Amino acid sequence: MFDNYNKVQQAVLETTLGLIIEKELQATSMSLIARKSGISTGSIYHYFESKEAIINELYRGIVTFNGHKVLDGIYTGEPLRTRLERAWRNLITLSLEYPQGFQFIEQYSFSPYIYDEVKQAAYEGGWCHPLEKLYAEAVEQKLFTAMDPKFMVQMHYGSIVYVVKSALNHYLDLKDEEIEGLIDSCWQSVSL
Amino acid sequence: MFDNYNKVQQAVLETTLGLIIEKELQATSMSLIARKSGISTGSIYHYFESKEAIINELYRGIVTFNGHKVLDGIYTGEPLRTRLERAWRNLITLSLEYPQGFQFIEQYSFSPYIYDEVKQAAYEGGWCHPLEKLYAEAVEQKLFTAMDPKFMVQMHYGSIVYVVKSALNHYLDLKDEEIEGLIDSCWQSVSL
DNA sequence: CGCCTCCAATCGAACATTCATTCTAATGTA
DNA sequence: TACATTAGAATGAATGTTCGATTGGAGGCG
Repeated sequence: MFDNYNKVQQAVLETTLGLIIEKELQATSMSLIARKSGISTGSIYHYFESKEAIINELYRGIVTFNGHKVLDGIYTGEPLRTRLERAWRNLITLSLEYPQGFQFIEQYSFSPYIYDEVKQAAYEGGWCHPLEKLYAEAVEQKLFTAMDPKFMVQMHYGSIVYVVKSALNHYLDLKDEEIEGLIDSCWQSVSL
Repeated sequence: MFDNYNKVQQAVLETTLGLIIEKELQATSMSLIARKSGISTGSIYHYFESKEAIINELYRGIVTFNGHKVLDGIYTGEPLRTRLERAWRNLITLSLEYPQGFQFIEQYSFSPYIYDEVKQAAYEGGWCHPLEKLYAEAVEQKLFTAMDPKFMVQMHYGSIVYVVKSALNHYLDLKDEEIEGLIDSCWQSVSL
């Protein structure tokens, strides 16, 4: 998941992610990160400026990773509907496959702990903006109602997030059949 | 918002809520809560067992409050559609009117800091379960597709949450027109 | 009323612990 | 030799919580 980083950084980022999901940011101390990752605090501080820097780097790394996964295969010559549904499916698959990254972004995308500049960069480099463009195309092609694409993306993203969350908490079952139903609902909700 | 509590408890809960939204749980220390609420740490510990207890009580209080607000006026003799749309509208209005409570539940409903028993009680005493029953009725009346009501509630809740979040972050405008569009989309997404 | 008693409520200094971070010494490596 | 990397003890600030002293006011009694 953190391919652009060296071994030490990878170990630290992965360990931190696991600890934060398991025990909260509050209970995730540097000494715990050090112990669990097998890297001494001295080394950690050699590669990261501070604890805040680790968390923000974690955020940046996950967003980049997710962006690539979601946008994979949506710039083909296929019909818009195929490509849009692929993006949604990518998002669902990704969230189920990397639940920790998904949960982390969920919990901290609105947290003051993440610098605004990092959030900004995440938005610009993530999948949100490209997807909005696809939605705008769909509106132009009279596939969708004349709604703000940003609005529609947030609506559909929210639907997916909550269904996936419920599935991760074992509150809902999310098998192929349900995934199809979810994607159909998204399409139907704004289709003309 | 915390009517069932005494003055001291109210001051502590309200101050804590404000601090957590503003600065994160991490940065919200007991001494800060004491200073900002004007209650000494001694008194706080006279009314609350621990910091964890405060946060969990906060959670419980907000969920109860929200439950009443959302379910207000949905047990009338009116058609199902009217009542369902009212519930959604209630939720949107509530979230915009009490953004701190909304954000708090959003951020911490999946956090390990909240005891499972409290989450459980929140679910049973909140608006989720009653709403699922309305959805089941709508399925029976052939208004909605034959989908798991739990599934649909989560889908629609997610849509609303993300649109409201975006509005609170000034990423989207959410005026009457948009609220109508959002509710229509929810309806359309699962209607037969 | 005036005085006293009593206990809940309030306070904030004190406490042990834990935290993020620094520092110096040791180690690997080229 | 020289320099980047690693280690983990040391540091001081900050944390959640406790505790003994103080206050306030309700109620009993002369």
